[in-house]
Amino acid sequence: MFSKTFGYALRATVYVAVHGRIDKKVGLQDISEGLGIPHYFLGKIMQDLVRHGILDSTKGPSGGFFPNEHTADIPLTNILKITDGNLVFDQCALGIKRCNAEHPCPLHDDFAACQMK
Amino acid sequence: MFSKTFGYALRATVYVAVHGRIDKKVGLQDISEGLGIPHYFLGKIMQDLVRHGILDSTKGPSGGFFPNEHTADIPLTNILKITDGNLVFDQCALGIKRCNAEHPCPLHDDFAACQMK
DNA sequence: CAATAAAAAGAGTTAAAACTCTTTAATTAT
DNA sequence: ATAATTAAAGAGTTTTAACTCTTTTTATTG
Repeated sequence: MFSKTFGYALRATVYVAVHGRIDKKVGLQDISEGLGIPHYFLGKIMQDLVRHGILDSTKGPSGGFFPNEHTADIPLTNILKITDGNLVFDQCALGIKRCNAEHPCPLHDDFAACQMK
Repeated sequence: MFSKTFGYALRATVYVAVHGRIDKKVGLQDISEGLGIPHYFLGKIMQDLVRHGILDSTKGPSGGFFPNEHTADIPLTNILKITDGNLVFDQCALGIKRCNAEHPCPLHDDFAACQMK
C-alpha cells in the first residue's frame, strides 16, 4: 500500500525540517545515521525531494539539506505522489476495475472523500 | 506497508463469506474473475487461508471454498499476519530501531494502543 | 470403478522495489 | 587557484514480491 521509500522520505523530510535551517544545513550522513536509513539509498530519495521542491540543498563543504518556505506546509500526499505515484489515488480501494461513481463499490464514496486530489 | 497479497486475501475472504455456504462452494475461477485477481496466484493465497483455518475447501467436482464457523469472526489482523508476517506489529511506526516503552518515539504509545497483539 | 473436476503442492520465472557503487558537478575554505 | 567536501547523476546489483506453470491428490458423478 505504501512503499518503504515513502516512509523514508517522510521521516527524512521531518528530520530536516526539525534539525535544519538555511544557515544550518543537514548532511546526508547525519540524516541516514539519525534515522537508520541506508546512506546511498537515502541519497536518491533526497534528490527526488529536492527536485520536487519539498526541500532545498547545496553542495560543497558545509552543504546539505534544509527546509524552504514551503516545506512546513506541504501535504503528506505530495510526498506520497513523488515516491509511490498516483496509484493509491486513482484506483478503487477494493481493487475493483469497474468501480466508479455510477457503479460504486461499498467503499467508493468514503474513499473518494479522503482522496482530495 | 501492506502487501498486495494482503489485499487479495482480504477481498477473497469477503467474497467467499458473501457468496459461499457449505452447500454452495465457490470455485477459484469464480473468485479470480469476480475480483480481477490473477488465477494461479490467488490459488496460492487461498491455500494459505485454508491452511490457517480462515476458510474451508474441498477438492473434486463442485468443490471449492466456503466459510466455516470462524470465518465471520476472524480479526483482519489475523489475515495480515498470514500474508505479511508480524513486521507491522513488532517494529516502530517510525522505523526507529531503539524505540521502546522506555525510550518511546512520538507515536509509540498511540501505535501500541492499536496493535492489540 | 473410470472419468472428470477441482484444490494442493512443488518448482519455478518475472517484475518491481530496495539498495549499492562510481563518477561528476558544485561550493567552500585555504 | 587548489584541495577538500558534499550533493547530483548515472549505472548498476540484490532482494523480495508478484505471478505462472506443471504435477499430484482428493472428491464427485455417471
